[in-house]
Amino acid sequence: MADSLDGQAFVEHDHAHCAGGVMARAESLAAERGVRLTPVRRRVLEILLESHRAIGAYDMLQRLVAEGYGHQPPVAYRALDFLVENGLAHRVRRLNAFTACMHPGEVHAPAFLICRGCDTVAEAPADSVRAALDAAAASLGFVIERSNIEALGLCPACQGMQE
Amino acid sequence: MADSLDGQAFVEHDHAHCAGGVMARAESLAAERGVRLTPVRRRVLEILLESHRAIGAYDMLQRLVAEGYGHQPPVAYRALDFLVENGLAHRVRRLNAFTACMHPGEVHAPAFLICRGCDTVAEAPADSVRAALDAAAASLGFVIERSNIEALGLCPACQGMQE
DNA sequence: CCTTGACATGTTACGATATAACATATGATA
DNA sequence: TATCATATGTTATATCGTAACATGTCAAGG
Repeated sequence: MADSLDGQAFVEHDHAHCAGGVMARAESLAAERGVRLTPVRRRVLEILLESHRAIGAYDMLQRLVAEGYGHQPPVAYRALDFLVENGLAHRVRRLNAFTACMHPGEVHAPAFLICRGCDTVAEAPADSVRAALDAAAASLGFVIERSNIEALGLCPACQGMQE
Repeated sequence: MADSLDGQAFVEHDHAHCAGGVMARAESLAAERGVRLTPVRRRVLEILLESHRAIGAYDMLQRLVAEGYGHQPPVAYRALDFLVENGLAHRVRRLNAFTACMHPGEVHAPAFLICRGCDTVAEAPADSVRAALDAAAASLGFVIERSNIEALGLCPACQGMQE
């Protein structure tokens, strides 16, 4: 059922509701775990949730500077790293950028679909992908601890635009 | 059958033979396609083939400098990019580094297994992984053009060493 | 033969991404 | 309220990557 929301990024939706729901779950998750969602951290997550895109650390830093936070790269990296470590954001390596996790608290193996037309990043239902990857690794005796699965291509809307 | 060589990186093998075979295939592929495997490019591929590891562009540059090639980053990046574009090497994004392709000329969807113990990188048989990813993308109407599938973990040998 | 054009190599210069190390502040708890 | 862990802020630097232009090489056509 959570998967019914996957790929929502590519579809018109009530984004305020979408982002708000994730934010609420993030808040309660942080509370449960006893980690602190401080103002910068919360704000960084909010900024990530403004769009279904990935944002680079330096772009994020600019936003933070404009809002009165510190001016140096660690300000952004620390907040982003915190979110990643706590499962509230993901790092998209292909883009050297970060995106909000759309399933905080749920066990999930994210696969990112990156549209080169509109830069939207969707978190696809990838349990089957991860299972296949685990199986391939297991056949070689390799044990996976972390994985990243990313794909670049065109989302439904951008395919229509032939670009 | 090609897959019988996958994961070879994690197993004792006649590496000179392994690397030599790939090099030979790379040479004939380049000839077939009419692209030039110039001295730097060949040398870069040889260096990648020395080990089943990924090498950063700046490390590669150091090697090239020591052998009398140019001293500037583009020297390394250009050769590496050439190899990647021609399917003779892969970029491992998690490591910001490059590794030789073990299947030049074959259609294959590489998945990289990166051992955090010994830094070995193996190219796993990942057609099933890619198929699952394609299916997941298709269910959202997304068309994949390029993908990267990478996993970090422990190879069989390093699991034994509990590290 | 020599010119020309495509490709390859080399350089300078810079841009973009990321982290180490240390100083200061804040907040929960003993 | 002293203390300790955590968080924020800073300086400084490391690492990764590319734009732009000058020079060299080589094969094909005049």
